[in-house]
Amino acid sequence: MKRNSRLSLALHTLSHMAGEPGRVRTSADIADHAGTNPVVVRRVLGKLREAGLLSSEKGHAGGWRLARAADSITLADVYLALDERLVSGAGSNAEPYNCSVEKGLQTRVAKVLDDIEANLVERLRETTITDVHPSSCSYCSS
Amino acid sequence: MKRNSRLSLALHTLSHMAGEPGRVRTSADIADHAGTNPVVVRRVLGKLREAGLLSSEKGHAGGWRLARAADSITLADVYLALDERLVSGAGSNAEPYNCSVEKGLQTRVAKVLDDIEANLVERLRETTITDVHPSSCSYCSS
DNA sequence: GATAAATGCAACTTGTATTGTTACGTATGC
DNA sequence: GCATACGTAACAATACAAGTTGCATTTATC
Repeated sequence: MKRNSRLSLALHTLSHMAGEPGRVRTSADIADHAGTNPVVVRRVLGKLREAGLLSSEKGHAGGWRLARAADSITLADVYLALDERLVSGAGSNAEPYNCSVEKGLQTRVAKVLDDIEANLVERLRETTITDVHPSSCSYCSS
Repeated sequence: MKRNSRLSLALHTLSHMAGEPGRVRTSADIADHAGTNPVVVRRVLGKLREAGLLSSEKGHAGGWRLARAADSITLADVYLALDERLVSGAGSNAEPYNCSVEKGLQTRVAKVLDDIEANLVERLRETTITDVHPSSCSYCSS
């Protein structure tokens, strides 16, 4: 698996859960399906749980399930839950060059990037998990 | 230096050049000022040259200079020149899960991300190097 | 022409962040 | 009590960007 697959894993799992909201899934099941490791799944889904998108239960019949209706969960919720910061911070790599150009540049560029980031979240907010879940889902109809 | 500092380095250098458009700078000078390596500078600026933003000259009195007016170079030009793809491809980590959910999900999410990416570029296009160059630049007035 | 200074480029090393793995503690239901 | 599942910490493996070195090539100057 390559880099930054957290968003991918999260959306995929949520999409599956949207199909069968009641069903409880173990991190082992999810990991097996996604071709990764249960611990990795728990790490990622743990973030979603902190954000109130999922709930988890320990013990014998434990596992993961949606904590909210799929159509109330937007891509922005997932994005923010994972602490993804695609745009902002892209050019903010500390190490101020200590030159006169730097201050104005940093400020102005940061402003533009923050603005874009906000717009990105706005747009992500327009799409829900239900929206990205295929209507003709054989997994659900089965 | 941390990750993805290419955009930062590119903008910083362009901003400096905007102050003295005629001056030729060597990769050594630029690297020294930016606290990095000449080869790294040539790598990044090479991308900008491919995009027609900078020109470079080999040989004894060679170096780098702006190939276009600073106020005609937008942040989008720089972003695209560097092959940055902040949004699109964020969740596109190959390895199709080979399940029914995947196809629709991939398609729909990709569509949303591509849309956002396009908007990002649109916004970057509204700001030029001149815009981010501080008006009170001691480097220029000296 | 010889020399010095610059880019162009390839190969390698280093550093860092993400992912993958192992191990173990804790909680829960049977 | 035991099996099963999450929670978490510690560590290893991996991927990728940045940094480094070396050398060929180009160009101005002597």
